[in-house]
Amino acid sequence: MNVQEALNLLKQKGYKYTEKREHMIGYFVKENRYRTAKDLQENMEPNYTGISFDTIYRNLHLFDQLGILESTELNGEKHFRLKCDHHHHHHFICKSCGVTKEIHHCPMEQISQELNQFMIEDHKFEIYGFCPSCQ
Amino acid sequence: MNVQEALNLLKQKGYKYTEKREHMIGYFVKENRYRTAKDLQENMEPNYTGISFDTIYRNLHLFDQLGILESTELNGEKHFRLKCDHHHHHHFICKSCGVTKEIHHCPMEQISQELNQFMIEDHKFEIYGFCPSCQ
DNA sequence: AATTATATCGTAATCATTCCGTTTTGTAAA
DNA sequence: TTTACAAAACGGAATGATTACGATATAATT
Repeated sequence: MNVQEALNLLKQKGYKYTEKREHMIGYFVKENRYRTAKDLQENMEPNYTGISFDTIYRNLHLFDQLGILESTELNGEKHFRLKCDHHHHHHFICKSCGVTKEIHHCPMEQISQELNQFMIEDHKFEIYGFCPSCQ
Repeated sequence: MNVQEALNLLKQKGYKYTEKREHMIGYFVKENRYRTAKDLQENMEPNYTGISFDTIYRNLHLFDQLGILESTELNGEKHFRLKCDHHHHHHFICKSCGVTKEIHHCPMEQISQELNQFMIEDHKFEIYGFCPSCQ
């Protein structure tokens, strides 16, 4: 997923193109790690003085819902990152800087038969710690 | 972990016995699923009119830290449950009622060598959905 | 250019959680 | 059993992330 693909997806779903949305997506493409609403707001502020948190959150949730971003909870705050669009995988996540490393092993393959009468909707497998540069 | 064991642990660590703490632990023993601070407060209120959220949260975090409870984030709210004290395992969690089912497979065994230069501190593997009675 | 629906602004409201000064209570020593 | 003291709880205010909302601005369409 790059900026152009994301903007096309927005257009195709009937959402409008705005500079702010382009900037937001560009931010996540450039960062390529988990970031908070506040991080994004601070990045936007110099170029878009007074940008509202309403705008930030509304678009974060829109992007999340459209599959442009994915989100997780880290240190009690919601974090977002660009959604990786190749095959299903999980993440190691640095608790300090939000950087991720892909984990190419999904535990779901081994457990399907254990949960016969349960309706499975989602799963999360994340490893937390510190990346080499944050240690 | 039952009420008596938890109270002994408190005493042994130098924390005081109080009726409220006994009631709180009793609540989690009885419920045996993920519940919020609010759930606990509503359960306590009839017996302990005006109980403060300060008391609720202070004790929840104390119990969490002592290993009497474990916690996870669910629908944007922190949830707590009595900590299972037998061997390490993960959970299926019902998004509606917080009931859990143990998953006896830990994905960490298969991935240690992938993360050589990363400092691993913790991991989470949870499956979300609906239990038979909530479907 | 006019129209219209969507996006954004600015600010207030909400909700979970934490903080803090004061009062109460459990525990251990006298 | 009192007394003393540290810990716990109270009550209510503060915080911080997130959401809501009426008014205004803007993108896309006619």
